[in-house]
Amino acid sequence: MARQIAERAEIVPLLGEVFREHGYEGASLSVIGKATGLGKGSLYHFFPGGKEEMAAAVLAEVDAWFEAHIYAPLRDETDAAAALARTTEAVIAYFRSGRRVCLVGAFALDQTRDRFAAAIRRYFARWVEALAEALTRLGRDPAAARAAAEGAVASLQGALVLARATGEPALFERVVRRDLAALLAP
Amino acid sequence: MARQIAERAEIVPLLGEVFREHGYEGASLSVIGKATGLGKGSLYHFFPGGKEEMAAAVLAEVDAWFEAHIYAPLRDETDAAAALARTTEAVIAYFRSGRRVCLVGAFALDQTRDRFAAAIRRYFARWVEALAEALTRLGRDPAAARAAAEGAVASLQGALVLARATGEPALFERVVRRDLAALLAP
DNA sequence: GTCTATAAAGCGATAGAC
DNA sequence: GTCTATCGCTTTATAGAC
Repeated sequence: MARQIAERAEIVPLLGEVFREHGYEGASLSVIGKATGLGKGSLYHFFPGGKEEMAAAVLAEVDAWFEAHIYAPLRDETDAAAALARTTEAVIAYFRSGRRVCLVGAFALDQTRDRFAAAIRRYFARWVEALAEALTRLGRDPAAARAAAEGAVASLQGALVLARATGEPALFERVVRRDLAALLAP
Repeated sequence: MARQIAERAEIVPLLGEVFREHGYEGASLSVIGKATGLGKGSLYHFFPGGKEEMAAAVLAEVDAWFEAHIYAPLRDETDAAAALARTTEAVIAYFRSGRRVCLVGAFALDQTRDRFAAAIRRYFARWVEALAEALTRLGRDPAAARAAAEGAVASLQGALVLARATGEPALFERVVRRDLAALLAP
């Protein structure tokens, strides 16, 4: 009986969960093998660059997801308030209401940051920019919009940390919804 | 020529920096040895429980520092507004204006959390409680105070993540000072 | 495409000399 | 108290059979 998984694209989401749960250092090939159901031979077949290429693939997928579901709507939609509300719900769903950790944030904290510095910087820079753009269209002056945007992204990231630290996922949704309300009615 | 360091208390802060920079998994004994200038023999002399005991000692020191310099003033000082302002400055200094990462937050994100669950939970719970207590003394009703407190701690934690991710430490101080202003004048 | 076997290096931890 | 040597295990990565 052969393996079911035959495509790189099917493996990447599984890798994402492993890196989220264990961090880059903690995600050993044996853990990855268990989570994907693949042996080392198969893993190196799909990712000749090993663990680093696996993590890079996950980061690329995360980037594409946020571009499509968060950044683009925030930047481009005519109704900025609606885009803000809708992308907030999408983010809450993405992070499983606080039960899922932010891979990029986790990578940023330790030395893993140096390995993927460009992707990590880009992730947060674009998030803040897209949010600031939407707030500007809502009528805030650009400087205030940028400040509010970086505050909101920081708050969301920290809420993920606290939610996981205290074992209280609901904290995440609570904080993020409060932030959204403050952004819409300043 | 003998080693200069002869006390456990002198080693713990060095261990703290290593765990902050590399995370628990990434902080190998060889890295720890280099940072402390001690061989494995000496390290196991001071910490018979190995790496886990080292990290536990660091967490205990962090807890003691926050209790003395943050939680106690927030809970006990008569002038709650002054305590809030003063502990905020202390926190900014503690995190080196955004150049230092929160060890407890970093531990919380990956599987390391399970190893030190009680200490991690306690750290954030007491921080939020102490902050809520001060805000209550400022006249906020208890529920609003608690909500504002958990929001402020989350915001601070996320600001540390963003500051490190973007390589812009100043972001941390900016966000934290803005939060303080919002807490004092709601 | 997937597996097992294997290599080389690094890991946490221990023992024992000094 | 500090060191070096070493153990047993796990790590990433490769090779080669199927």
